Amino acid sequence: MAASMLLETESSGVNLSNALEDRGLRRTGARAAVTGRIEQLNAAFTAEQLCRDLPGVGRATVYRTIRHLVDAGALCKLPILDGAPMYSIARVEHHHHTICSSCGAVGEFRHSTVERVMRSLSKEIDGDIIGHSMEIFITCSSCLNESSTGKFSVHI
Amino acid sequence: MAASMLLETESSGVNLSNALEDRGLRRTGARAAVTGRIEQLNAAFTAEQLCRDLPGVGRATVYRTIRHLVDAGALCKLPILDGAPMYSIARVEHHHHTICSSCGAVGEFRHSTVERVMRSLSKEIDGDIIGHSMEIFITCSSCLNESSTGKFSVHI
DNA sequence: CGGTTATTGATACTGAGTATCACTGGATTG
DNA sequence: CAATCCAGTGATACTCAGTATCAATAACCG
Repeated sequence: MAASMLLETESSGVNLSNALEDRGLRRTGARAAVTGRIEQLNAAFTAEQLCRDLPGVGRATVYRTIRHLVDAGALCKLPILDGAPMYSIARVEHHHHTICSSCGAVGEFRHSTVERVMRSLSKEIDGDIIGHSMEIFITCSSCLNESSTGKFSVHI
Repeated sequence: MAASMLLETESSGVNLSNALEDRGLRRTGARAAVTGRIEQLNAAFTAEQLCRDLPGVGRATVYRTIRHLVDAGALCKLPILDGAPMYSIARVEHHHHTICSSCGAVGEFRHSTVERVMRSLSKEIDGDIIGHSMEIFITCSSCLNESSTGKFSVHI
């Protein structure tokens, strides 16, 4: 796949509006507002949170734009067990997430060992592996200093 | 495939009613109906599916009983990205899941390498790891024979 | 500029899950 | 074996997340 040529790893290189345009979608004010707000945020967010931040944009449009961005691969949808899913900008091709259960901050990481584990598992599993999801729930360093209760449930 | 790794789905050792009693909850007809149905099913299920299977039991009671079983550690709640979470009986302490994206069959597995990866990651991550979730989406061997469309989304 | 046509957003809807609360039936005690 | 008490039940009504509808609007293209 030649996508590696297009891979942007710097946050300055992320352009959600272009991701939409590349899918043949029009450049509209509402979409600019949504993508602009997402790029402005430096953390994962929920759809409802975006709706609150952008009272001028209709709920339906916010949800539709998020869906387009996920379909385009520009956003990751994170499965939060209890509550609405969160979204974060996908800055690298394939990665996993750390989610702070206290403040909700989301980080991305790649780890070659994870991919190696997948390959070794593929021999042992009765069927074809078509994908995997992996989230690591943490208490981030800044939350370690404050005592606070976790907002997100942890799948142990 | 190594039979030692994929865990046998033996229903003999699992007793959901006891799990509830151990938490100080009463043995009631409704709970017996719910746990009985879950043990009868040999696959993961959703709450609504149980409600449909048990029209004699109130929706609220089905949801409450599932919550108790999850709290007791007797059921795992699986984060299905699109749609309602699925539940499966937890037969071993800590494990991960394979979910067939075609038929929804859920398998459990343990893999020591996964735990080792976690330990090595803990050095690189800025914070305390308090848990992790990992699901492997597969097309199971029986679905490989039939051509069918996936029911569940895959987090790539 | 003007005509398509995609897009928008108010509204109403669905579906999952929960709070409420009068009633029921398991356990416990005498 | 009652009597009693209170955990448990379930009908109802609610919240919350997300989607379908559709008339009005605004991008894009010539």
